[in-house]
Amino acid sequence: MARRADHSREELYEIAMQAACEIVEADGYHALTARNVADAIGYSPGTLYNVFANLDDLTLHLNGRTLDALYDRLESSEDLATPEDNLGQLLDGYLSFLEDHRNLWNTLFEYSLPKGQEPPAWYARKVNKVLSLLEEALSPIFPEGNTEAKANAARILWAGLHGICSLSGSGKLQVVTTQPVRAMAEGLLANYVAGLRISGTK
Amino acid sequence: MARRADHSREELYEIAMQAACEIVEADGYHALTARNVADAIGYSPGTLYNVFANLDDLTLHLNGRTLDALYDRLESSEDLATPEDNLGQLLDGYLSFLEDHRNLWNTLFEYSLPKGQEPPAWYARKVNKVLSLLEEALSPIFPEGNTEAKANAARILWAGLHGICSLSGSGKLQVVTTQPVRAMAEGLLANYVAGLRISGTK
DNA sequence: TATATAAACTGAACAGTGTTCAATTAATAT
DNA sequence: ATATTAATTGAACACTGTTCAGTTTATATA
Repeated sequence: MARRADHSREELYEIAMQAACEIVEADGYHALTARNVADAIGYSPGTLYNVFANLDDLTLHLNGRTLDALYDRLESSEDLATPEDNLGQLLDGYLSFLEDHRNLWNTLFEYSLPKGQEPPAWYARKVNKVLSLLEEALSPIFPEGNTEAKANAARILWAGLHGICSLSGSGKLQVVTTQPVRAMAEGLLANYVAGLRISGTK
Repeated sequence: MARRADHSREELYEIAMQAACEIVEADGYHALTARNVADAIGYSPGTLYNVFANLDDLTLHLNGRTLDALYDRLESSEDLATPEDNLGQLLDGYLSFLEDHRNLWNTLFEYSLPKGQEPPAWYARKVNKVLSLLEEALSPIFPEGNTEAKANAARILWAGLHGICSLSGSGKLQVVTTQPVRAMAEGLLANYVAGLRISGTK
């Protein structure tokens, strides 16, 4: 059988992403195979390759959606009085997203592009969009205009928190500590920001 | 052909680890396959399964060696005046190890045990041994006896630095910043420790 | 020394992976 | 009614980890 046209290319993209999402949520990144997705949407593996360049491409698109969802969750934060409060709120949102979507979040980082390849611009834009929320929260700590220092601090903090979350997610933290992720993340956040406040932010 | 006895089981373990190490150093974790290792040592895949339970087991042992090598590198640090100096020296050692053994270091984290499984005690011991160097360097900041706070801080700092190094190693940092890894790591270290100094360490 | 036992090793096999592509089918344009 | 074009399939390729019956050889026993 061929030329079914049950779905347009756009619909095919949509249901494939949906299926990919469900597969990952249910069984994790390792279960995200071409045949699994194809089975789930009732098409053959080959059809996926009309819509996506390859599985890497599909994964990248899935991760794009996860970043969108993460942004939406974080963006709904209220504007509080101090940077510390705002950052704490962002952290709450981040950790609760992580709890709700462990497997999707893990896929965000377990997957990396083949060596040497860079992600497309639209992907970098989504990451930067999430980071901009962190920059905003850090903003009051830095003097007006020092956008570079602010951007750098946001990325350092993000990477640091990522370390805690990813080691925890892969079970590597449990081996060396009984501290809960939240406590560690709060510890890093509080002390790093305290350090920023007294050090070279001018 | 069978029953060659060219090598004892210990020798087999040794040359397999050697081969695994070279394969990873040369081509990365993804090249660490049973057949690649078997070919490299001139045995069939099946033989590997007499020495190791499975590829996971082999990888875990390889990672154990990497941890040993990392410890040896860090342990050779001198004892300087301030925690800041000692921590800086550890960071230097860590980053230079990372540069010299990118692929081995990546394997340390790209690989995780199947969900639910815990690494054996000897593995946890090796990780804790590396962490003890960090604890030692942080020691003067904490009041005598507060070993738990010290241990916690060491693990938070380690996880944070790990985030920076792993995002960098997988090419994910380059997407959002031009900061060198070293600058980011130093930024995190300096501010986190500064924060520790003024906050609740008593 | 001849024979039985046990251990080491192989290589084919199984079920899975990503990916390609000739062949088929159906919608569309002529 | 016919030719063209595009969508879809499914078999095939080269790879993966892992198992295990069968072969070979070293060692222990008689």
